[in-house]
Amino acid sequence: MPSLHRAPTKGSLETKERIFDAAEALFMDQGFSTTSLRAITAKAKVNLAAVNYHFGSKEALIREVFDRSLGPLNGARMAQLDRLEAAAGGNPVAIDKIVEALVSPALHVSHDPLKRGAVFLRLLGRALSEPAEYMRAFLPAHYRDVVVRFRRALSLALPNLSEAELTWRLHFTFGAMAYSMAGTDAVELFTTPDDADVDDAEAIVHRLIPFLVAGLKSPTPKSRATRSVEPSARKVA
Amino acid sequence: MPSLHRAPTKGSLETKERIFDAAEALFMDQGFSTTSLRAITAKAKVNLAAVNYHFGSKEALIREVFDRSLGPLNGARMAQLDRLEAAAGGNPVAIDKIVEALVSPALHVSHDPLKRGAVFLRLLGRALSEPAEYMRAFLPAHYRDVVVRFRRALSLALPNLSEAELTWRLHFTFGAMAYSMAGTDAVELFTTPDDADVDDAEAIVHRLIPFLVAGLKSPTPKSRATRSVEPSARKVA
DNA sequence: TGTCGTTTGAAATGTTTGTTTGGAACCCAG
DNA sequence: CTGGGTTCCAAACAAACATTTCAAACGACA
Repeated sequence: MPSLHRAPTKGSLETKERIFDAAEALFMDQGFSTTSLRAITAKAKVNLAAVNYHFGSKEALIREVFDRSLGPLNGARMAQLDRLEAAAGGNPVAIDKIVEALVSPALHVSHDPLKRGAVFLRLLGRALSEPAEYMRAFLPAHYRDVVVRFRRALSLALPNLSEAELTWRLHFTFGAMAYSMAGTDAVELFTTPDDADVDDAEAIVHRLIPFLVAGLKSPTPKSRATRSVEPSARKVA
Repeated sequence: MPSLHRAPTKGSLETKERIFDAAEALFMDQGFSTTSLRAITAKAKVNLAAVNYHFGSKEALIREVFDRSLGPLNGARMAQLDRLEAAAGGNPVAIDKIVEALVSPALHVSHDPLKRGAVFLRLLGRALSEPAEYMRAFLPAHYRDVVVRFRRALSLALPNLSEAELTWRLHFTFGAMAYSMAGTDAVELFTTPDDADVDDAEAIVHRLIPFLVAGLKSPTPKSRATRSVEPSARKVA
């Protein structure tokens, strides 16, 4: 096992770091379960056993990679919301500012502002559809606080929205956000010959925010008599 | 190989159908690459070799399962849009009707109206994050026509929206839609003790449509001088 | 310099994957 | 009843997988 009282001596830090970077890259465009340790160690140019030595297991490696990415992201989100609430005194924060605090940090996470945020959220998209138990387990742990904080802020800014209504709109918001940044693959479906800036993170943000704000502020649908309209026999074939 | 000129004799149809159903169910909450043929045949209570006998390979099975689900869904979408356009004569169709034609069929696909549409779209979400080559290949084949048709309808209904702007809003729309129906796992993040109707497809539709319509109709963001505002040094930590 | 804890390397472990095989069981026409 | 086509089953296959083992190599400290 690695020592706890002594700093590593040789290139061990480089090795662990190389594993980390290679794993991160491969997880992003191959998924977690699908990426083999052999692929990781080959890309990192280290021995196969190095992963189990430095991280203990593949699962632990996944967890660490994921934590390191998600921690700073949600930290930035909350910090930005903190600033907004402090500036607003006790008053509700403007909705577009709240949404911006939620969306924009996702694109500035990690080192390079371009291409990185977009490519990282693919990681999150994959995490949501991973079969593994541990995946669905520690994802809520990271998001619980963020959701609570932003829900409260939006609830204040949109006082005439029921709690249930807000829940759904939050869900739609996260959906559009995750998908639009994660789906580098899927965008191709919608592209026409003209448009170009698929990778321009800044452009995405400034188009996504108005879309979401409008959705959040939209008038609540007429309550449909609290759902009594019979089980609604399917209308389409 | 199976005969082409003669109907199967014994329980072969039942077998193939059982494999089909088991595979569909398992793919939905485990993903494609992650679901083993052994798991499928065990659930279907058939022999392991039956898959390769009836379908040829695992890949072929995946393709067939996927096709059978996606075909009717997109067929229903286009049929509903057809009806709307016919009723409107040459005039633009109302936006909320267009969105409804896009969203609501997803919840009525296949046999049981409840729970099925939601659980199916998880399939699509997974397909988008599958590493396998063939997965990303035949997905656009199914969606190309749908996207073209709905894009044109929306373009007519929203004449003062640029093509690029429309592309992005379509993307956001599909994102919110896919995520909100696929994310049975992720919804738990946003739920508060009160709300209940997570599985009520009809309720989702009537909350999602106004959200999307508002987003689509939202005023275009001020053009930011065709993006000249310097590379925008990241604002958040 | 010699020793000890730390890190690496190559090989082997046992499990799980998709696919193939050869024979038994079955149905229906001749 | 017999033969040919069809379906099923138990077993085996090779390949890929995560993980373990053990000896060699290394750096720091006495």
